[in-house]
Amino acid sequence: MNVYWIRNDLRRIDNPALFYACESQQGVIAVVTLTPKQWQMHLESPAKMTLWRDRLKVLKDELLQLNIPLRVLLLDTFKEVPKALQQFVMSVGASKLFFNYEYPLNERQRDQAVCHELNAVGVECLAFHGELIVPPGQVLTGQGTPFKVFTPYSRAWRQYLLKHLTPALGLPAMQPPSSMPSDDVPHDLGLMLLANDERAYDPTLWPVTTADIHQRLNRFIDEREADYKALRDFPFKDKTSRLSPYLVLGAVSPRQCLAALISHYASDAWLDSTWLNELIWREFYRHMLVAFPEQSKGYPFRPEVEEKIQWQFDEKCFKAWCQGETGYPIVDAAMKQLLSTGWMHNRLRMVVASFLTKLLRVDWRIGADFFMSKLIDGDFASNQGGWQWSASVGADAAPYFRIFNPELQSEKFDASGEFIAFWLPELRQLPAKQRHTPGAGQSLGRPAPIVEYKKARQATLDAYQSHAK
DNA sequence: AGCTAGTTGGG
DNA sequence: CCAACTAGC
Repeated sequence: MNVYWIRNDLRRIDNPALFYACESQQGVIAVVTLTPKQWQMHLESPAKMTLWRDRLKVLKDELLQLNIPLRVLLLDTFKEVPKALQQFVMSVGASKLFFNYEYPLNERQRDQAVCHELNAVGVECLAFHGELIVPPGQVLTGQGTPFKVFTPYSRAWRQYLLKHLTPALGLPAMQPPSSMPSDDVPHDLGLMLLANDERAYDPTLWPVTTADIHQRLNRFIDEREADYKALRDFPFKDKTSRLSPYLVLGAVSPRQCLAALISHYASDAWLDSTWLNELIWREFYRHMLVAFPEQSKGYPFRPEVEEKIQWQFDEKCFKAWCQGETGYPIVDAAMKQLLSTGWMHNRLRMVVASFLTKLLRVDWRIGADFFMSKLIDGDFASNQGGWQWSASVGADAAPYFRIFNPELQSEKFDASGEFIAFWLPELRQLPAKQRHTPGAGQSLGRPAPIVEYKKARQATLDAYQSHAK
């Protein structure tokens, strides 16, 4: 008997831990550990947690079709997981525990403690790299050190992939019939904050069935990937894949994404895909997290850049940013999209992050925390990486003098003003060209700008420059 | 994965 | 007046 420990890998296809747990066909039990207090400490958003819950329910049914029952252990934090899993594995008389790696530090320490605890009672732990295409530590410079710059990393990543391309795993083997009953997935996941949240996301935007998710991937590849490079930056065109929440939950694997991409191209042209580059960014940030674990403790990749910066914190300004009331229409529209849907277009994530870190000069960690608490696709590695990039303190980050001008970004990427008008309907009655102006629509109830761009930009250049030399 | 200010050259 | 280009932040 084997135990498969479910975490952020809510899929049957191309799930190595599940696949290999099922291989011997001696019977598998799936177990999930609910750690609501830990999730709260990690600022997991209600949208993401309820999506995870609903997807877990789907997986439960799919596992039952393979004669794999699901058991639920309701705990508080990661701390209780090792003992609880030890007890559980012993109570069902299993000899092996299978799981897919997670890379943030807390998760890795939890997993080490679990293996330690289980090995002590003679249970073997088998872990797999199911949420990466290339396992961490495999893409290295000629000196054998981790890359710190994305472009050479991505070249080496592609080279590695060409030599080590492994196909996605299929459906796991059917298990012998089991008499063990499945547990119900608690609707509130033990999270008091979810008690009133039937669903903290819009199910029409984020379906959870496997067929719907696969269709989203395949339709993106068939209909949109070719234009991704040209059109992805325009928020109102909605030409991105919208797969991020599913990658975060593990409802789809990056290798499945890659397989779909490759099969769509007749030649090696897929290697130059801009969308593939985005998947490689995802791998880059995970690999960085493993190579430099201090990042999990809130340290930036380049602390020396940050050392002398005086972060500002003006409660009113920060609140205005959080609520989409900065007076900069594109920033406010983006934040309204986040608050309303749990998702924000990537171009706009850069715009609002630049606004917070470079114009309000607020500590990037505060922005990262706010994003995690709202995003349906909140992902520790990518979120830390992205915010460090914006604040110019990350690996291969934007140079300190790269500061987005919200008005210009707005004119470039929402030229028709439709995105702004959708999320700030007051501004619809203004001609498109006037919707980008800071302070637009003050007579229609929109706020005055909370900062003056030119001044704030200069102040930030001074602050970063004071120690750049 | 930017922006600004300054220059040049054409209308 | 503008577009195109560039250095430097």
